[in-house]
Amino acid sequence: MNERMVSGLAALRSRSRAPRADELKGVPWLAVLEPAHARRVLDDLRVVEVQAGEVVCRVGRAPSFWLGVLDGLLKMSNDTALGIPITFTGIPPGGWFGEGTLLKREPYRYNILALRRSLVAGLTVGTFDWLLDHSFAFNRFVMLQLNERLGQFIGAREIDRLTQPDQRVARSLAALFHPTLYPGVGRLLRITQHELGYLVGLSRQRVNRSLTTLQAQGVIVVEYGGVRVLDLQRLRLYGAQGQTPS
DNA sequence: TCATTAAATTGTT
DNA sequence: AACAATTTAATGA
Repeated sequence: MNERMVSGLAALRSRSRAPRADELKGVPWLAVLEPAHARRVLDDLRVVEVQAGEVVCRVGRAPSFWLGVLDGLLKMSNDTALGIPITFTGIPPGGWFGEGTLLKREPYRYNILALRRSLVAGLTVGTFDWLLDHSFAFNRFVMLQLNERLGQFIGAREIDRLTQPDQRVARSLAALFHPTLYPGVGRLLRITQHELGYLVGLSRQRVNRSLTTLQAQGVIVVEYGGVRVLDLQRLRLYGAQGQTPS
């Protein structure tokens, strides 16, 4: 409803800038590269600030960037033309996405929009391919990421079937705290209860109740504008068989 | 640095 | 959807 004429990808071409040194610390795979490879990346990497509600990439567009979240929060959905949104996934800081479509040279299969003002980084497809051809470390990173994401999507389908709000909130939160996919999150996830409700598909009020419940059980701590995880394992397994909600 | 104000977020109905 | 309470961010002295 609040879409711009300029998509985020076009914005990455037009109003992007080079990343600052402190922003590069939010690029987890940069540290694994050899100096020569990293230099080429630094030459290519661009960042752009997107506003809340702005579309970063849209289904059907030809992929031209590998994209990462340096700050903020994005929402990925694969809602089809039939109007049935199947899977929602939040992408917090440290998350990189789009490698699947880049590898297959297919159009994007997802809509990505910013839930809040965010800083998005982009690596051009040419440099992405070049890294795959030249860096074992980069290949390992991408392979690991694809594997982890596969597990997360399977988990997302289970979340869709869960009926208990507390379970849905717990699992969705746990997915956002994924240390490999989203290393930028750490133990404190910056997300409002409104945003979480939008991701999980619940009202803000219901999310608030679930968060209160989870906090009472010592799994998380609810903070202003964020959630701190105390026990990621229990958050992941919340409501599963054999789990005693103490 | 501190006080004031506006805006955002939370907790509740 | 609406309300009050709380927290943060911004502003200026």
